[in-house]
Amino acid sequence: MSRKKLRKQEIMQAAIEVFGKASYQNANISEIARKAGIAEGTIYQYFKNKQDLFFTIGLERTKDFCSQIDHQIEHTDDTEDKIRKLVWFYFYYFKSNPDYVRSLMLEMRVNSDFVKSRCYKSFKTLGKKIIHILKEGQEKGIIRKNADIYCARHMLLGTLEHVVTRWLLAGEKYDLMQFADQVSELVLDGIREK
Amino acid sequence: MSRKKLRKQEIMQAAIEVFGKASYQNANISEIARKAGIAEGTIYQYFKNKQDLFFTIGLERTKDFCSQIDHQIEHTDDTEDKIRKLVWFYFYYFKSNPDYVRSLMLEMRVNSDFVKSRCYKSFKTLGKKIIHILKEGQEKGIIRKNADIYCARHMLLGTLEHVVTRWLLAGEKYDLMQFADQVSELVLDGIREK
DNA sequence: AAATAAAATTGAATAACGTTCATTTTGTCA
DNA sequence: TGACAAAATGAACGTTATTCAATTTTATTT
Repeated sequence: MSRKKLRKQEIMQAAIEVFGKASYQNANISEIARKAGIAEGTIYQYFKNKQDLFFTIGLERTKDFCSQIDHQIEHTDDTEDKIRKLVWFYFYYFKSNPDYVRSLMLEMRVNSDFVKSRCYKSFKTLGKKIIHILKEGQEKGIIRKNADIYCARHMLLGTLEHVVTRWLLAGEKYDLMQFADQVSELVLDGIREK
Repeated sequence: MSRKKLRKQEIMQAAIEVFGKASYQNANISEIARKAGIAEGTIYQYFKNKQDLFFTIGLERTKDFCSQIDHQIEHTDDTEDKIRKLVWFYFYYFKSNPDYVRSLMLEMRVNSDFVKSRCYKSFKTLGKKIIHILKEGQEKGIIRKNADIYCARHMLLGTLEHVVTRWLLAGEKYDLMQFADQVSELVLDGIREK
């Protein structure tokens, strides 16, 4: 039991390094195997295929990301502050983990199998959390009752993803954090009760 | 001269069909060649490689999309109506061309070579157009002077892309148009002068 | 400890696909 | 018609994910 898990972790560690340097396409199973000090065939006893390995790594990281977001927000009462913290931490995490983000945003999230993956299910908890915050805000009278909160979630996540994606495609040349305040305020202005 | 262009179009037509049915990865050069009634090697006389063929198709479609957006907006004076029309047409075009959109959103836009492609340059004209509309709105006093218009563009394009991407990944099961009004109003509420 | 069974590992072979290139076919002009 | 150029061909190549029969390692039983 423990032996299998250990070996699985070894393969994943090697894969993180290889996927980190190259894209999904350019990363080779042979290199992952070499780095893990095992034969290529062994990988297929622990993972269904290359994509499964790729998504499993994404799943681990996404769980970590979501639990950290939780942790950031749990001691905040104010709805607006919750959204501000979420935006801030989103950029902060992505700035601190560019390899994970590059894979997630540019390769996993757009894969047509992504929606079927456990990684996606984990990612959806963030979406649910946002809906929860927005509903709570409506009940408190902070967010307009006639704002479609599912649309507002599209707006929030869409803006965040767009900023990050452009940042990645531009080569991570500028500081992501500069957007945090403006994004929060723009989104809040769109949904706030007058 | 005309002969070369004609053959090029034939190849692209076959490629559109094949890329439309399968993803970039799953589309085979051999099938494209078969569909175009030529040998595989011939394709490489008209396109540098598979990706070049893929991006060239994207470029044509993106030009068409951008010029149609222009056409939709040119006879509108009101800033808010311009944005409403842009949002509406964005969804409308994407609903009407799901194959193009699937390729653009899920495969081209996230390709690391995309930023270097002519397709991306064409797509950027849409971004410039939005900046122009927003600046004009600020001058007219319709949009807040202290709103960062580059951030607002992230918000607008990000929301649109997010709605469309989720729609695609969910299998295009629901009607995209239902989001148009809410998206416009949410974004406008975020940037409007009070 | 030895024998036996089960599990894990190996790496050469396979299959699939994009790309190349020497050869052949087609088109053009004198 | 013949000579030259341009276009097209498709077999061969190189690269890689994946498979699987053979082998080694680990666990279990006597």
